[in-house]
Amino acid sequence: MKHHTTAARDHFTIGQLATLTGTKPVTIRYYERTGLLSPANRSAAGYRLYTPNERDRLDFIRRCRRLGLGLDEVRALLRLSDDRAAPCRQVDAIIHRQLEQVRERIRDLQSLERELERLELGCQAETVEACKIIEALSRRDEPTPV
Amino acid sequence: MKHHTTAARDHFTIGQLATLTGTKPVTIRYYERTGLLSPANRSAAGYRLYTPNERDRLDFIRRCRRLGLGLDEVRALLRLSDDRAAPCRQVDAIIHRQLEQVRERIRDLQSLERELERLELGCQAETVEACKIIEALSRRDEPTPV
DNA sequence: GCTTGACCTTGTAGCGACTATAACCTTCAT
DNA sequence: ATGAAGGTTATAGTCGCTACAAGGTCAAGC
Repeated sequence: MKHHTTAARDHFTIGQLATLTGTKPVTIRYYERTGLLSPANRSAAGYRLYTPNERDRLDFIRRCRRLGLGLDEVRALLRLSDDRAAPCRQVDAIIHRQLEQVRERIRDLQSLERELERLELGCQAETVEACKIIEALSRRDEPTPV
Repeated sequence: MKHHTTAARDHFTIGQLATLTGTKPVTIRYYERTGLLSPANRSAAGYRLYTPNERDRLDFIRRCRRLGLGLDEVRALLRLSDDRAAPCRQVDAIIHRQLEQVRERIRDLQSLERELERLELGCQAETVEACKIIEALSRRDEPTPV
C-alpha cells in the first residue's frame, strides 16, 4: 500500500526486493552481473522478478557484507552453503581469516590513533610558522649519527 | 654503489627518489599527474630529476598517507605548510577530523570483531548441513511475533 | 484515452589510490 | 656492441559500488 505497484505475495520487482533487503536496485543488478545472484526471471516486459528464495539469498549476501567479507568470500560461502555435505571447516576458515584481518586492521588503526593524538596534543601555536604538527610531518628523519 | 646509476649528490632519478622515500616510481608519477607534486625538471633524455627539496615534500606526503589522510587532505596540508602565516587551527582541524574518523572505524571494526568471534565459537559441526555459521548467516530475521 | 510520475531497462563512466601491462627509449658495465 | 636495469608514455584494471543518460512500462487520476 506504500506504492502503486501491486506486489504479488510470492514475487517482487527489483525495487521491492531492494527495499526488503536494504540494498539498492543498482547493487542487485551489479550482484547479478558479477555472478553472486543468478539471472532473475523476467516479466513479459522484461522486468526482473524475484522469489522469496532469492530474497533469502540476497539477505545472506548482505549479512556477509556487513561482516566485512569481500564478494569473493561471499561467493565461496554461498557455494558452501549450497552444498550441505561440504566440510564446515572451510566455512570456519573463511570466518577465521576475516577475524584475523579485522584484528590486524584494528591494531593498525589504534597505532594511527595514538600517533594522531600525539600530534594533536603537541600543538598550541597560532600560525603554521610555529605549528608543531607541520613540523612533525616535515621532520627529516635524523640521519644516522656518526 | 648499490646500482650502476650514478647519483649526483643533489639530484635523483625517479627510482632513487622512490627508494629513498619508500614509494614506487609509478606512485610518484601519479602524484605528479594529480598535482601533489609539481612537474619535475627533466634531463636531456627526458628523465625526471629531483632535488632534496622535492624529496622532503614527498616524505611529507608519505607521512601524511601513513596517518591515513586522503590525498585531498594532504593537498590541504601542503598548501598550509607552504604558507607560514596561515592559522595553525586549520591544521589542527584536519588532524582532529582524521582522529575522529579513525576512532569511528575502530569502533565499527570492534563490533565486527565481536560478531565474528561469536560466529566462530558457535560452530563445532562437521558438515555445512549442521554448520551454525551458515545457519546464522541464513537466518531470516524473526518476523515480528504477534 | 491520455498524461503524469514512479518505476523498470541497458550501457557507460566515475570514485580513490594506486597497480599492471605494453611498447618503447636511455644509461651503464662488460 | 650487447644486455640488463633503469627510464618514458598511455591505457586499462582493481573493489564495490554509484551516478548518469536515454529510453520503455505500469498504475492511477482526469
